[in-house]
Amino acid sequence: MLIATWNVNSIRTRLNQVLDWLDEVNPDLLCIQETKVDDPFFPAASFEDKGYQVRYYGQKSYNGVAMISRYPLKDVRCGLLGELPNDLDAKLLEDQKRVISALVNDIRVVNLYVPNGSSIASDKYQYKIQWLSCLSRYLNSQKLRDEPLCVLGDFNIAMEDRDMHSPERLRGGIMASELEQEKLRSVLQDRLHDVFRLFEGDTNHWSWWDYRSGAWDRDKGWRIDHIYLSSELLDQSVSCVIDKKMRGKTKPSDHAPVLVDINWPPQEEYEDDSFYLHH
DNA sequence: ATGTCGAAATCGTTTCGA
Repeated sequence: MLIATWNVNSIRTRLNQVLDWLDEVNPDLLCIQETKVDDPFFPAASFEDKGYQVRYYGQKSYNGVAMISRYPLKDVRCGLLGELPNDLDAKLLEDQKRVISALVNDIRVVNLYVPNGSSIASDKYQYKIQWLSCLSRYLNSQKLRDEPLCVLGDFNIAMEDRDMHSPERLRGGIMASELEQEKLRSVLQDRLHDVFRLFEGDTNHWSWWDYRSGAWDRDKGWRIDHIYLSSELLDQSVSCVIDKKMRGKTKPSDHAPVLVDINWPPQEEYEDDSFYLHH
């Protein structure tokens, strides 16, 4: 099963690029962020015409998430449901459309657009921190606890020095502060694992390059788009790659897609060496 | 050098968010 995440930075602006990419890669599930479109205007038919199911949770101008799937999208949930911390009211939380989740091929997939936070001194940073607390409670809620779990999206957080281009300069700033990293670790606990790091230990693998400052041309990027898997899915993972070439297209999103291939449901052949010898 | 995008409103230029 091939699962992808991609912050497309406006689905209407990026529509043809996304459709071409689906034809090329043929993922079973594509989770997108920053759709920037109200639900009535989401270009669903373009995906349905290709045989995909689509569910979306969006708003105009900002935020917005969607799931595009070859499998039925079951038990779809929008927003951060469940128990909320005392210091953040539900309306503030649900004003920003950042979460959509579904049961896909018996995997609970949670598609996230984590707040950027702007800068450490900003009120938006406080919102980001509180939002991550809400996410912890959401993922700990009983209903999501017993299913194979895939939490993916644009996290707007680099977890380690090797996930940013100039750690000595960027460490401690927005997307790289101790508190953000600690909050995300607390979301993940021992249950969720960054599948990209199962296959690649080196730095210089980025998923986001700022439009500004010639970041792409100078390869000054960050790895802030992540795919986290529970252990039964991690054990069956075959590969995880960043499709960097999409950032080099004309009029690109500032993010590249990230893909994971999982042997799911598990099949013996994948683990049997003789399978490869004879095929 | 907060250097570029995308979207919306204040509309054909400025603002906000990232």
